[in-house]
Amino acid sequence: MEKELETIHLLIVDDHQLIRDGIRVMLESQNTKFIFIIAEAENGEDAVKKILHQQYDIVLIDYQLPKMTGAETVEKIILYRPNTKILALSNYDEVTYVNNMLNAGARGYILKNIEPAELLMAIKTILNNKPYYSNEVAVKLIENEKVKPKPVPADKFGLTERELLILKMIAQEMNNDEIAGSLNVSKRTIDSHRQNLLYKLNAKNTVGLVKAAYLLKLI
Amino acid sequence: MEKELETIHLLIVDDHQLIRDGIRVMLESQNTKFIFIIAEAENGEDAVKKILHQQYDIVLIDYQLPKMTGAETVEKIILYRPNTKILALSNYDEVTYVNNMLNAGARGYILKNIEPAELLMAIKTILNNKPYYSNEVAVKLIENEKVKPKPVPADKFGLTERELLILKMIAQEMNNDEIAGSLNVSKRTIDSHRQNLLYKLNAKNTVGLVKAAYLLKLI
DNA sequence: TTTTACGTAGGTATAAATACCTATATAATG
DNA sequence: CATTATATAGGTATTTATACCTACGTAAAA
Repeated sequence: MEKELETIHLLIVDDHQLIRDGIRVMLESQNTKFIFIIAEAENGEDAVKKILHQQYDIVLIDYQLPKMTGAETVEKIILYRPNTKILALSNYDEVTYVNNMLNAGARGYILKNIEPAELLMAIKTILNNKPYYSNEVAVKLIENEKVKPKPVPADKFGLTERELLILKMIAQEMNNDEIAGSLNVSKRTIDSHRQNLLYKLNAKNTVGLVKAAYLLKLI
Repeated sequence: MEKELETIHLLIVDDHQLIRDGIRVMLESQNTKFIFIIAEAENGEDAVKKILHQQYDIVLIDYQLPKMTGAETVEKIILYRPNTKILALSNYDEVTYVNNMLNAGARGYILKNIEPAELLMAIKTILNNKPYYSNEVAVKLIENEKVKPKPVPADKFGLTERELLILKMIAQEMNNDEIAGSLNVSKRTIDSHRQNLLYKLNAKNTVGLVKAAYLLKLI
């Protein structure tokens, strides 16, 4: 089975060089279909600066950071780049820490004693728009029962108006020709839009587009 | 690093030979400090009989069993052998299933799509007297999601088992080649099934199939 | 015992989608 | 003013899906 390599822009936010290196090594030690382009920040300000300059697919962020806390940083990141997927990591599975991060907008929470394979699984899950929690964290949350992570901001995944329209039409079982005819543009234009949709929605094929359409409540 | 080998008596309760074998292989494929002595039961009565004759360290048990359900079986096992650690496994992460099993006395709940390494981790965690949940299960419990009507009333739309399976695989963004490979049949067979699905579901194309999959709660 | 349903699979087409490019006009924004 | 985002569209190639066919072994049903 051949691999289709996928490039993932990842930002590690942690004040310890050791941890940043450790994560880097973990990700590079795994044989995956991902190519990670890894950037680092050692505090919240630095992280925010970086995300203002570039879009990252996923941000791994520690809870304990000097000055600005992890949760505050997460809030800013979400503010500027609402589609950024954020995975919190910490040494501690205190429910308040976890809640702060989740309420700020993190999509998952893992502990630093994580195995490389599980880290990768967590990243994959988050990229796939599903929450991921280390088992210890999950158990605490379940036993605490009260928490609700923020719903995935179905903020359109950064789709433009045009793309949303075309996605809707695709979801109506129209093919590119029909959509092009209906919009009085070239079939190739629709083709381009479809490419962009596949990319933006992380979809493998039309099936993925339809599923995204459901998420976006277009159906 | 030398290992101190530890012998674990494990009972697998599942009505499918395939699953029992699969778990066996998973556990034997892992290089661990455990020696698993594995027994099998294919239904609840059988399982209860076995635990009456012998103490097991851990029992892996399916939710769906013929006659006595998994939850009922768990209750009996706990009744006779209160110290037995029980790990529920199922294809479904329906909250009611999970709750039934946990209320009956299971210490953890995993899905059958689990990776070998994770299965081992789950067993280790349970043996260590801590709960373990597959991420999907944990997420559902945390979000306290409402119960979904479970597996298909297979008769809907007159689809056969095979067709349902293939529809489900299509809905997972697999193409015909991948499905064929996974089922060890010809791509043309999947092609035929796809034709029949389009016809039976009154679908115009793949998009229609995905929408039908939603209706049938396959997604 | 005939008939039907099911799963299997091949033949031969065409249509559609996907991948990876380039390019351009326009509007919005820094 | 320079840059970026958006919508447009063409080129070329490959991969998938779709449309109609036929056919056969097996198991269930009538």
